[in-house]
Amino acid sequence: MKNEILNLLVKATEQLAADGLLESVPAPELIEVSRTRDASHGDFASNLALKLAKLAKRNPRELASEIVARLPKNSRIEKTQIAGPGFINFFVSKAAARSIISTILAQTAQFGRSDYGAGRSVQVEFVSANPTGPLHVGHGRGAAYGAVVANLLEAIGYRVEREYYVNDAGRQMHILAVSIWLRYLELAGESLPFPTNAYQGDYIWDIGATLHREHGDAYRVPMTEIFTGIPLDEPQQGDKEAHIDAVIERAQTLLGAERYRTVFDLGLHTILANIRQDLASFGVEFDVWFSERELAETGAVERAIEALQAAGYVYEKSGALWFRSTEFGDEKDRVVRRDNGQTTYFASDIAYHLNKMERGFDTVIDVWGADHHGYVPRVRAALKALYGDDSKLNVLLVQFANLFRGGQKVQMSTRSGEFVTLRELRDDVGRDAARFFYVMRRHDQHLDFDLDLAKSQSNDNPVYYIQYAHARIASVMRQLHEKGLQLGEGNLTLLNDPHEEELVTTLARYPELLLNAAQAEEPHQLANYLRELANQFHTYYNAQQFLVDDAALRNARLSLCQAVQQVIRNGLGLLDVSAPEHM
RNA sequence: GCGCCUGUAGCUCAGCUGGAUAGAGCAUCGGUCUUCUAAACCGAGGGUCGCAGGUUCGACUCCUGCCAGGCGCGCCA
Repeated sequence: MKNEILNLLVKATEQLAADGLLESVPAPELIEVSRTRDASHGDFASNLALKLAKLAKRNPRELASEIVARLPKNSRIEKTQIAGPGFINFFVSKAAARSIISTILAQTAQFGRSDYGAGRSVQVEFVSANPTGPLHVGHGRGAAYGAVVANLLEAIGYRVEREYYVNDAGRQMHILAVSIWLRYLELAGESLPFPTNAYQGDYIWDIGATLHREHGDAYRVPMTEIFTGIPLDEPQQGDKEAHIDAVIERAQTLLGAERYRTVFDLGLHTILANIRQDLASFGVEFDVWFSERELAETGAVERAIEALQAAGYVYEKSGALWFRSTEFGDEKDRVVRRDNGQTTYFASDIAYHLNKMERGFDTVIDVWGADHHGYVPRVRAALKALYGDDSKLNVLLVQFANLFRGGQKVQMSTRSGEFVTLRELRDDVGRDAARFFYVMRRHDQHLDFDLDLAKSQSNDNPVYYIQYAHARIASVMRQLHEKGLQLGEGNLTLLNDPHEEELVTTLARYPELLLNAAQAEEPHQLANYLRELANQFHTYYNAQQFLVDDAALRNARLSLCQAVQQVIRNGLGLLDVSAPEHM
């Protein structure tokens, strides 16, 4: 409908130019048509006359009437009107508006989808939490957001690949390995000072126990051999970073490459399996799990550094290798290889993003926690240096979620192990509520997650509110069948009460809404829309009886209900929230 | 100190990429179940859109400067 009106306006402007009222035909992109906010302004409005007034050297209202006079006839437009400073309002004919019901019932699950993306490929990388511990509620938001963005893009015709970047290399993973080993040693009977910087969570004990169960004392080393000659830890007025690094090095020496790798892999695989499980039961699936370690072991990281070097963007300073990222807009240069010879996380990320580009995606989306925002310029710098272009990269930052219970903020800290895991959240409030609450707000806004509200089975809870609308319609249909009746052909022209007209308009808006939400990467638009649709339905439900004796009217109303149900089901589906038949 | 984000009703947030009289939920107050699920509906009050300038036909939206909050400024990831 919107496009139809757009075409009418294009024709009108062409005629306008032909008649000499405009010097040239304005670019079609200049023409805007939008939904009106107020029904008295019709269904659609265009500000075209306001925009062209200056070019045409006429006042906007006068120009508007010239435009209207040149609009081609269209049976789906009932009338037009010039209003306010010079808006052209379009009133869609009721028959044209109602036809959306048949469209929805015919297209079912496809309704709202489009081919805007025309099969172009987009990769969405999200979550990508370090496999050093269970996912917590902060990761949950990125997971829910990323998953829905991917769904939305798919719905408007993109070919989407969902990817999880596994940080299975680097210092944090070594700290994990050592943490597990030390817990194992404690279980084996050694008594030792557990480093401040090691992972404290209970899950470390569990993995240590597995190691002990499967290998007995094969990994046991006397505690004195480990800690003798190691820099002091923090409680002894030492440096906790130097301490843990030395313990890692000692562990590698004492265990040897093979045994060390076994401990390392046990930790990695256990935690990764746990993460996959958590995500799967949260309704989040990935096409690719991309390993950082593999990137390093296949030499991609080295090659990336060499490429930077060959291009002349690398220099050496105080033993380290630096990438001259300031040349591409970063605020300072960045180290890619430390003075101890290890490549940095950033070096891996350069190789990783280069790899993404080489895989040929048309667009690459990174969903990151907002605390990483300072990291964006350096990744862009690397792409500009090595790929010559960073325009395919789109970084979306997700702010943290604060949990509230009983009106109090729940305090969390990862390192100390005092965090609420994603699994606990799901067990607490349920998957549907968790998924919905996570995407209810803009991604770049802090989210106050009210646990009590998410759990409450009350009218305050927006998830249930929407689901209830869906279940209510299912219930009405059950009632119909209990009366021995079937849904038949209705007379849609009987749908002329204001509630029905309002619902029809809202339903017709769904495809536009979806396109908008997807393009803007804003799932909250869909969440808000569904709430509005549910609200209008509940109002309608209270105002009108559906199961009336007049079959033509009954079937018309039930068709409308079915259309509403279909759209709710489609929308909730994109949010990965269930649409129950009973509640 | 520098950079990024945010500031809209008592609270939590929308505001369709610059449009017409700034909206919703919660909370508060008052109503609605002998009728398809009251997990619902109807009504009322509640606003200097942080402050001050600027841009134009038109600003919550764009620009500048302040004020307040969050985050980031490692040879950590």
